[in-house]
Amino acid sequence: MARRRIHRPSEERDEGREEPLHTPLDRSRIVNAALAVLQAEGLERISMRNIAEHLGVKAAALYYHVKDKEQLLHLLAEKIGSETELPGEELPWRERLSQWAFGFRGTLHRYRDAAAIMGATIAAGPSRLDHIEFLFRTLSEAGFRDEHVPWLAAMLKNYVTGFADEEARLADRARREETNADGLADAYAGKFRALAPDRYPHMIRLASRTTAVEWEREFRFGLDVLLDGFEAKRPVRSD
Amino acid sequence: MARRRIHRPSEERDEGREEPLHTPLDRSRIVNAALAVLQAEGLERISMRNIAEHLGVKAAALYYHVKDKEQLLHLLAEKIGSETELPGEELPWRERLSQWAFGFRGTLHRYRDAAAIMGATIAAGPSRLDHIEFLFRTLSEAGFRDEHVPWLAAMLKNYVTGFADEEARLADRARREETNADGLADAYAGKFRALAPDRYPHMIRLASRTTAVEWEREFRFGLDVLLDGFEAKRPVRSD
DNA sequence: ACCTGAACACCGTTCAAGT
DNA sequence: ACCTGAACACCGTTCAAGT
Repeated sequence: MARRRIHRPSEERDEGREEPLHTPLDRSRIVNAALAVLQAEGLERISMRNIAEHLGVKAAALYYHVKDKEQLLHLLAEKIGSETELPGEELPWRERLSQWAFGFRGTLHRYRDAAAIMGATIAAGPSRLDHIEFLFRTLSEAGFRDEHVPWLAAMLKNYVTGFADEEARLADRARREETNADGLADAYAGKFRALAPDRYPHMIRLASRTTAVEWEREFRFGLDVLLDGFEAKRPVRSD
Repeated sequence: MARRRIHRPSEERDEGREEPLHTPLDRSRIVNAALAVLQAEGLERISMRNIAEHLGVKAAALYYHVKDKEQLLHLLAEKIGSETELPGEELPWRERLSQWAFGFRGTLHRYRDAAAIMGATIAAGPSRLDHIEFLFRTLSEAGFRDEHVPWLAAMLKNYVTGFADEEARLADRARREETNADGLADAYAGKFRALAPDRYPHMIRLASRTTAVEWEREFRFGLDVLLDGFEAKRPVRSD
């Protein structure tokens, strides 16, 4: 049946020249393959079998390098998280948090379904801990009470991932229904307007605004709302 | 092998007396069974095969009543969403939104992993649309600009589901590791304190506050922060 | 040390066939 | 009309066995 694979030192095929020749498996190669699968096929196609196939290996082989799928997802999240640059220390706290939010959202945007992966795993690796430390430090130095710092940090983090998650879901939907964002918006607007006018008057009135996709403006607005709320909880300081 | 099932009008077993006798399958029975599985075994155990088994039926039978698993999840979300009572019209807007948030969180708390299901499906059924209409109406009557109403509504909804989702994840973790919330908190606090002190000083200092689970106070605080932020965007009005 | 073969216990979904 | 049997194309994971 399946031809026996020879452990040859000679080359075999020239396609797929990005990997040296037959690099032996290791964690980072697996994570990279998983990342490639994520980008090309989406989260639900991330399976041990599929990743293994991309590496020219059987699924069982992965278990020699990785404990289980959950650990692999954590490694993935850690790798993704490592690609956000943290803002410098010189800016005022609001600017710093704002820049962090935009930067983190940008990172989540670079990989398909990245927000879902972040949401499904908890921060444990160094890069994700760096993010938390950054938020804690910034909030502490801004003068917020110790008690409030972890809560505020969680709010900001959840705002960004929640927002990016919604963006990703819409993008997925558009892919599946083979249309673009505007096409989806039109479809929704149609549905909204077809609702019972006596039961959903405000939804109907606001239909076009609900379905229009102005992600940039909406994200900025929400961030502003959030940081205004932060500001209100900030004890008055001399500096 | 399997004994042929006779379509008998007579009774057969008295156990499971909650269902009349051999009620024929229909959508609502399927949804109820799914809800029971959700409660007892959690989201990852919601499978067509498992639900079918709980109904004494083969998985393929479900497809006569339901298009696919996604539709079933939407029906589930709709049913769960229908169990939140919307606050009355007489209260000031901040109170109304606050009550809605607490009520919705309470509903999400009643079913295991409910927040994840809400997050994975989009609102389409009447009960979930009622929630949106409620939020739109409340915000509109409070005087917020039309443009901002859908954005603010999404923020509040995402805050609540995000929060409930985190609560559920912690509860799940505690279940898997066979401990309670305090046990988990202690475990985390230990890990945090073991971090490199020069890299994560604030995380270490705030370790106990990060891991302590004061859900009620945290939820109320975050809600307050959010509504303060809303307030700041509210045009000044005479009334 | 590193990987495969084969198995186990699962999935969602379709469809001809039975009653 | 309503359900089953059987199949298809998948999953994650384990483990003895091969090199």
